Amino acid sequence: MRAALVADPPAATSADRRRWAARPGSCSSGAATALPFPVMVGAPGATIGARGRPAGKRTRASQRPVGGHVSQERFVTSITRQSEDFSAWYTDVVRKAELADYSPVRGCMVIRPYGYALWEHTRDALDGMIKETGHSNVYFPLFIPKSLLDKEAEHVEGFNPQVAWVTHAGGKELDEPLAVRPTSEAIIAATVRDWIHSYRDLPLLMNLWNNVVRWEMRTRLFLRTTEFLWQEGHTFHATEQEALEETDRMLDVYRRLCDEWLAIPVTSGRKTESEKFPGAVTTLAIEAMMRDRRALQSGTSHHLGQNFTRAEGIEFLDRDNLRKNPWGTSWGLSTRIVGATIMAHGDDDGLVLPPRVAPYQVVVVPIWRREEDRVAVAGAVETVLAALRSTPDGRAVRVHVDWRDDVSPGFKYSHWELRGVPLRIEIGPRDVAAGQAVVVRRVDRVKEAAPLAALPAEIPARLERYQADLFERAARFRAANTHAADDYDTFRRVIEEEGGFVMAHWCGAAACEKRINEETGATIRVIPFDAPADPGRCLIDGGAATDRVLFARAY
RNA sequence: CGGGGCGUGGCGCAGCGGUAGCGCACGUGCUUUGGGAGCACGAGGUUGCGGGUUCGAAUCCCGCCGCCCCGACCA
Repeated sequence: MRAALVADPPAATSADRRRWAARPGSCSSGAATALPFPVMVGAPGATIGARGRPAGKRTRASQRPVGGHVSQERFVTSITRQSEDFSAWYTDVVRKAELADYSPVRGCMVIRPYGYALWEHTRDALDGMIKETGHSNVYFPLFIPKSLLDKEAEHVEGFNPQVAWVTHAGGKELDEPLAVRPTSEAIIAATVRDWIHSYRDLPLLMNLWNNVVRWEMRTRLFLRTTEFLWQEGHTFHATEQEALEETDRMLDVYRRLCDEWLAIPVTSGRKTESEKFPGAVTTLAIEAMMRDRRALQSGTSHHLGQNFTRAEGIEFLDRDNLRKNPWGTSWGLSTRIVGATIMAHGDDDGLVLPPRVAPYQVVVVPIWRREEDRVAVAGAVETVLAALRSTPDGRAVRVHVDWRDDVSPGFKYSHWELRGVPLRIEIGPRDVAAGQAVVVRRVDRVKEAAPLAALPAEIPARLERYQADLFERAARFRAANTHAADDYDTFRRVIEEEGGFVMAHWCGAAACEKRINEETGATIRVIPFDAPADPGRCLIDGGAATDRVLFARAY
C-alpha cells in the first residue's frame, strides 16, 4: 500500500484549512509526498452539468444518539436516485464527488484531484502486476504516419471512422497525414522490426501508459471519452502457444485487479467475431455487471497471431533455422475502469469505494463546540492518527481529518459519504471522556463504538472486512441478476423486464447474433471460459450448441 | 448526419415589448456545531454572436454559433 495521506494539522490557519479541504488528496504535511495535483480549471463557456438538478433542500435530519441503529434515512438529496434515472445518477455522482468535469473540448474530460487519485491507486496496482509478470514500461509516439496505420487491412478498416488526423503543422500542409494514436499496434510493429532478428530476441514484453484518441459520437465521463488514459501491453513471441498463454495470463491479471482491488466480480471469456478487436485473431474480455444490471467490458486481451508482424515484415530466425513471423498480443485497460468502480458499488447517496483504491480509506470527523473541547478532541485525534500511520502490521492507513470549522459535522458526514470514503471515525467530547471513537461504515452505515486503544489493530482489519464485504455484495447482486433462457420468447422477456445477464445457447452463426442484437438490444458479451458443458439449441435457428454464452445489454 | 429542445450572474432557473430578478453557491459579521445551521449586510450580468422591426428588444423576426436529448461506431 502507498504512504498514508496525512491529515490537516489543526494549527493551520482557517484560510489554509479551507484551501486544503477544497482539494481532497492534497497532503498538507511535509512528511508525506505531496501528490502533484495540477489544478485544472474548467474554462469559461464549458457546459457544465447541463443536466443539473435543483440544489438539495436541507432537510434537517432529526438528531440521534450515538450508537443507534442503522439509519435508513437518506441524507444526500442532491443526487438523482438510481431507480429514477441511472444515467443521471452517474453524472451527478461523478460531478458532485468532484471526480471529473466536462472540458472546453467536446467529448473530453478533466479528471479532478479526487478522481485522479482513484485512478492512480488503480493504475499503480495494475502497474505492479504488469511488472511482476515480466513486462517493461516503454513509450511510443502519439503520432502515427498514415502509411503505417494502413498496412493491416482489418485494422485500418476497423479504426478509420474513429481516427483524428493531423494534416497541418509548421504553418503548412504535411506531406503525409499523422494519425493521433487510437492504439499503438501499428507503430510498435513498425519499430520492433529492427529489434527482432533471432528467437533469442523473444519474447519481447512491453507495456505503455499513455493517452489515446478515438472520435466518439456519444461520450460519457470515464466510460467513453474522446481522449482517454490507459495502458496498452504489446508482446511478441516465438511460438503461437506462448502468445496464447500470454493473452490468457494478462486477461487474468485484469480479472485479479477487479477481484482483489476493485471488489468487482467479472466474467472472463472470448469475444465473438463481430465484437473482436480489428486486426486480432481472437479477443478475450472481462465483463462486469453494473448496478443497473447492464454489462461493462472492463478489460480486453488480444491474440494478434501474425497479422501485424506479417504486415510489417517482422521476421526472426528460429531454432530450426527457418525464418518466421513472431506471434503478437496486445491488451488494454483504461480509465473506463473508474466508471466501472463507480457503477458497480455506488448507491443513492453517492460513491461507495473499495478500501484498497479509495483516495482516503478513513476520514476523521472531530466534533467540538467550545475551545476546550476542541483541544481535548485534537489530542485524541492526534493519538489515533499516529496509530493509523503505523499499524501493527506496518501498513499505513490513508486517513484524512476534516478540521473545517465553517461547516457542521452533519455536513461533513454527507460530504464524505458522497465521496465514498469507506470508514468514518467520529470523535467528540463524549467519546474522549469514554476513551472511544465511533466508527461508521459507508456501505451500510453500521455504526459502532470502539476503544481508542484498539483502533490501530481494528481499522486495518475493518478495512479488509469491508473490502471483502463489497466483493460479496457485488457477487450476490450479479448472481441474483443472472438468468438462464432456453427459448427466444423467454429470452426477450427477461432482457426486457429483468435485465441483467442472460445465459443462453447460441449456434455460433453471426446472423443469429445480429438478429438478437437488433431485436432486443442485447449482445453476446463473452463466450465464458468457465461455462459448464450444457448442450442445447440456438435461440434463433435451433442449431446445436455445447454450452451457454453470456448475453446482456451493455455500455 | 436525420429528428427534438435549449442558450439570461459560478450553477439551476424566472421574466416573453418599458431597460433584469429568484434560489443555491460566494464575501463579511454575529449566533451556531454528535446527520447537509440561522440571521443581517454585501459583491457579482455588454441577457451566446450578428443583423432587422420598434420611440423602446432578454422578450418579436432573420441568420450564424454552441450545447443537450433521441436514432447508425467503440475500452
